[in-house]
Amino acid sequence: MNLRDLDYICAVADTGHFGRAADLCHVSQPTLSGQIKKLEDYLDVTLFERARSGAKPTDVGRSIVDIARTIQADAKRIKSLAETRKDPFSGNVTLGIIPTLAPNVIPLFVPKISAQFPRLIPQFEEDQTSRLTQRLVAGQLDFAILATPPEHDALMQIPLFNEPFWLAFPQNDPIGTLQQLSLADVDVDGLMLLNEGHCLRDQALELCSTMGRSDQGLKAASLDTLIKLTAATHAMTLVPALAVDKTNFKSIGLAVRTIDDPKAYRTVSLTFRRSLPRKDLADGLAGLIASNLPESVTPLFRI
Amino acid sequence: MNLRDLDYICAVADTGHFGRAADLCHVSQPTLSGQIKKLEDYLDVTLFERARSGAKPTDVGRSIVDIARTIQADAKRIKSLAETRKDPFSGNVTLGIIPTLAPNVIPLFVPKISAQFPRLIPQFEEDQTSRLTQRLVAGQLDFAILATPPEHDALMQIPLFNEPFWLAFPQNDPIGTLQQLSLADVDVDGLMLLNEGHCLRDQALELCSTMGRSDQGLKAASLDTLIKLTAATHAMTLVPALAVDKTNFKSIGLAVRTIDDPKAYRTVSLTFRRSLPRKDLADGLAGLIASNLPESVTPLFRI
DNA sequence: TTTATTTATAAGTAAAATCTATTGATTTTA
DNA sequence: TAAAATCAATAGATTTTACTTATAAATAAA
Repeated sequence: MNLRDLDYICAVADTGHFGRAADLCHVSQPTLSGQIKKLEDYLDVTLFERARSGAKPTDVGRSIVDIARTIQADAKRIKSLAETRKDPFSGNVTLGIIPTLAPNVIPLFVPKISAQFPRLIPQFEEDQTSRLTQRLVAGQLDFAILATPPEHDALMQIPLFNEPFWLAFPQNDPIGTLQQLSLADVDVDGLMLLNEGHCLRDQALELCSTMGRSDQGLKAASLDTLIKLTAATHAMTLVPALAVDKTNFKSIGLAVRTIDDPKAYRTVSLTFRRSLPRKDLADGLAGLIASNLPESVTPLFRI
Repeated sequence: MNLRDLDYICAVADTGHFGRAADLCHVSQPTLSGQIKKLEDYLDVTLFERARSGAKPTDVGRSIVDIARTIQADAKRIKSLAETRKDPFSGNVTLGIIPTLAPNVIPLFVPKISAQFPRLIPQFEEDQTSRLTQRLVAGQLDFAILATPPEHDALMQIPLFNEPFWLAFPQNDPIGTLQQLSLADVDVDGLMLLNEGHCLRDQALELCSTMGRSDQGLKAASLDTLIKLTAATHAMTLVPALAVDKTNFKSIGLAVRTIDDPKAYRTVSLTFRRSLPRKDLADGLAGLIASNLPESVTPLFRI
């Protein structure tokens, strides 16, 4: 059985005529007759009653033609679905974002998505780097916005921007009066940090070159908690630029300032499988995000 | 696009693996790969994301595989429908019967149909010969039980039985005392007849060799009316054997007797198009009817 | 009967699907 | 780190299938 054969029998049912059906299908009459005969042999059933006046479907023939029509309709649906979705900027796309970026990055570009990619249906997941990486590799996620290099050979990245770290400290702390602020000026052991698992924690520790510090202090489960806990305990912490909200910080007794150390930033990238077929979508998303960044970060992607 | 290609993509979606999918489809891996690639080219869409860990359907691919599965299911339905209906004794069959036979013939064999042909779904139509013939030729009817030879070259018949004519007359009429009854004994002009259109009328007239008789008397629209009208007007009429119900006739003042004239019968046949594919069903129906006849008629069909 | 119409058959040709063998890339194992 | 294994893609040859034109057979209409 063959989709073309189904065309043939539908055409015969429509025209009641082998010759006209052949015209309709743009084949010769013997071709159509032969294929229908073959189908009848395969099904071991007579589909049409042939008479001088034309061809009429038999009882079984009628039922089979009915099914054939629904198959044809479905085949057309496949074609038209492919037609509307061959555009890589359409359909579902799943995008994971790490928690220290999500609340500040998603609002930057999500409102623009529907304008630029109206047929795209994005779905967001917020999780820590390791789980997002795992889900990317497993194919359960199309993209992830991460602040670390890919931890898997199957993944590749498009760098989006460098996000500087700011130091948040009690408003009256003398560190606010320094002319220049280097990381060396910061009391590393007094820094408030996030829980294990957050890449921001590792980045802060690495910046301060104190990966092995004794770690028995308070730890925050989220960036929001981190900031409020820092304020409440009159401690200090490193805050990624996009999370800096001066007005809010001031109201809880925190001051912020940039760090003049040139390496005090993290690189945020769009991460995805090398094998992903929608590379154009990767570029498109990167461009969309990069072109909607505030001045506090350094864009790395040019459209 | 091809039904086989749809098998291939469903197999890949099921196994997540081109090689195993090829095994499942009993083709070589290059064949399956090539056909899927061709389908992707045709649809201008990537259906699967290939990686060493296996093949995962893309977003569009998933949607298309879903449709492909419904198409496969429908294709299977065609096959199984043909399987269950390749038996000619199954499915719908339309059977026309003339009004002077219907009420007496249908009850003879209909109760037996479901026992002998349990998958047959018969539908009956009662109409006069000309309309039934017309609908037979047009393919709107599969069979007709007629009492006349086919009036169309496209039709053929299986004779079922000879149905003698009986004379119905007033109980006290002297014709009842005759030793032998010939048609010549009957007062032709006094015979009660059916309306034009009923073959029974023509048969009666032809038997009496009086097709040209002046025709201004009463005419009955149905056999039932004919009998009752005959009784009420103390007239005579010819009644086909299957319609003779002596008890009933007696109660309305009519007597009946057979006619010794050897030609006083009509031949009832199963009529159908020469091109009808279900010739076996014709024989089956003829056999079913012929084997359930009362002794008042002469069977013509031997199974 | 002749003519026209319709489906079936025949023989040759073109297209396609398929196979085996191999390559290239990547992952696993030693 | 190198060798082996795995997996999909490619190449070339072969078989199968579908298609064409030409013609026959059957039947209805003139």
